[in-house]
Amino acid sequence: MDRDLKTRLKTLNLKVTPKRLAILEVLAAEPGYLGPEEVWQKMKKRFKSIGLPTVYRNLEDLANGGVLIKIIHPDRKLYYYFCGNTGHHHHFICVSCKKVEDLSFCGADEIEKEVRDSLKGHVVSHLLQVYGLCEDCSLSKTISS
Amino acid sequence: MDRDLKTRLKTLNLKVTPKRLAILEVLAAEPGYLGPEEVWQKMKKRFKSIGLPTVYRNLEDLANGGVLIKIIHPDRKLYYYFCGNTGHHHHFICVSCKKVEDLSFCGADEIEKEVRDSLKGHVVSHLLQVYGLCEDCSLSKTISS
DNA sequence: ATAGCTGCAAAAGTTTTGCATGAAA
DNA sequence: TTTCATGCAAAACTTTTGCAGCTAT
Repeated sequence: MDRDLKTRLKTLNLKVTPKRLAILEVLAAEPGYLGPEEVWQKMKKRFKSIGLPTVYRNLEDLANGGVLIKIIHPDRKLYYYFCGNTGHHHHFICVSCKKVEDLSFCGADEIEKEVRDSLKGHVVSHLLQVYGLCEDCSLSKTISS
Repeated sequence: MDRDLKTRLKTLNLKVTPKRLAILEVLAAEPGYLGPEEVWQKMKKRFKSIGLPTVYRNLEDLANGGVLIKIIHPDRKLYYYFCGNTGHHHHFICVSCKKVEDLSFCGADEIEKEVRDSLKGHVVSHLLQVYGLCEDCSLSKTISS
């Protein structure tokens, strides 16, 4: 697995530094998404000295390389999560536990059709994010309320 | 129409001040969305003195009252648009001229079905934003490239 | 050797808060 | 008159940048 991560970094022409690899490992091991601050906290447990800007820069580079996906949360902060080899898809984000799950629904075809037919424009990209309660959080909400 | 806006403010237990009303009027007259800074610029043409915090506070209050809808743009800034009597819908945003157009496509039903059936969770809200080139910008891009 | 990383400190930019004054109900 | 709104200045926060020194290749 380390092997794979290193390979992915090399493919992107990013040097394999211990910190960069560690940032990637942390996110690869995370079921949901993390913000720069959270990643930094985890890094500080492993490296005696690591700067927050390093975390920001790496997250950005990794997201640009497609290894991570960057999402815009309604709190206006940045969050990133590890992107396996999955292609374009969208996410369900649990507003309670922050877990992220993949959705197969996309809607690209219908969107493209509407933009083409009624607006006479064309689509460059689209963003779909679904917020809700995951199974576990649905259950606990039901019990406690 | 002023009548309606005033009524909406009263319903929300918000006092009808000239500035609050003007902020609402500006957004009601806007086809797309505006950020606090843009709203402030427009306000400064109508009031000799108005503070940016006033704009922020009003936009927030109006959004909490459901008169405006607040969106988080990928640039991480806040934007608001007037929520007339149009129901839930999404937007096409021209990446070149920033024009916003309404989309009829939504996908809520399919999303809800997928979240219910495969994730066993439930949807609270969803965000769909489509970026592309509008008709006018498509044409000029075609000519110049 | 050289291109690319990192740390530190400082900057940038948006959004929020405190508080005294003024306006609406 | 009592509650809410506003202006101003300053704070709070997240994210970005500059630059000198260090590391991977």
